[in-house]
Amino acid sequence: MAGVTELTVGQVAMRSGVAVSALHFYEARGLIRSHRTSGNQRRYGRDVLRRVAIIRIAQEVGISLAEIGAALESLPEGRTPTREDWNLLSTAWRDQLDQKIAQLKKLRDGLTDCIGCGCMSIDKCPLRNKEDRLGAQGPGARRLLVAR
Amino acid sequence: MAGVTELTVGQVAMRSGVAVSALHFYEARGLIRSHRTSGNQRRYGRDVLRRVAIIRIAQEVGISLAEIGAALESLPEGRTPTREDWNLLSTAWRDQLDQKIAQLKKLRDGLTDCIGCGCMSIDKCPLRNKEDRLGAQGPGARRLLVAR
DNA sequence: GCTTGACCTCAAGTTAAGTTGAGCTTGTAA
DNA sequence: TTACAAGCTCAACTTAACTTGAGGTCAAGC
Repeated sequence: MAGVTELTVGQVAMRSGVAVSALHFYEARGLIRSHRTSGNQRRYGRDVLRRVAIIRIAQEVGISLAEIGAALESLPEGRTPTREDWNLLSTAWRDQLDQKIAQLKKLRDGLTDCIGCGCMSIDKCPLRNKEDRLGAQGPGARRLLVAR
Repeated sequence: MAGVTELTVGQVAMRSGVAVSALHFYEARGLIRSHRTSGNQRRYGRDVLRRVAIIRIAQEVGISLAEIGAALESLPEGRTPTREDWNLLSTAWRDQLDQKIAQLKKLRDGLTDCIGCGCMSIDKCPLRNKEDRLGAQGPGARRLLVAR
């Protein structure tokens, strides 16, 4: 069994509820780190559980792995993050959350209004109009992770 | 140019802010309909603009095309939807919106609490716990990880 | 009547976030 | 010491929601 302080990938998977393959994936993306045993097996410090928890939480809210990765870079590599470190992170995400909530509310209220006015007419509908920016960028899927 | 009542795919694209390819795609998925000219080109009734608007709005909220398609089936094929028709649809989605908003709020508040308590400790964090996927195992390891 | 831009179809590519599988190595319990 | 669960790597597959491209047709202005 692994030492007292270190976790195998399977243990992390079990404790975090994340598949081993996903952990490999996160590591490849630089979201978590591990060191290797002489036999090339991964070993994790216990702080990886925090990181993984953060990753899943953020994802649930619809933050992409790329953004999460960027945010996690603000956390110190070597030492255990202090309260200040977390504070920074949490605050940033709380703002994002607030934004998302506000957006959803706007949509919901717009929808309600639309029922009231019986509209959904293209040019006047408030929902429609706030949509200006939509046709924007790039190929491929864009909306996969929106707050499942 | 197309007649007064009919729109070409390009016109729909321009007016809805959705790419032509996306319109083709929606049609293939059964989300919108068109009929064809003698020269096999698509022509749309004006109500397609409403449908597309609905589709985009719903997507922004994180409803999948599959779900949208299902919902749109409740709309009448032939006639212009009545207020009642829209009402049904809107109400269903408003509920979804309310749910999503509630979820986000929960997360935000959890995050705020975590800042307050400086935790993010695996076993006690409300965010973590509400996620409910606790690794059921490793009694020894568990005690270690509580660490703080 | 010709040219040019909008259309058409169908196949293949793209992105995110992983999963699955093959083939091979480690580690540990009996 | 041996069986076999757990790990490892790397490549290929998956799903959603589109986009891009190739190869060919249609329509409208000059």
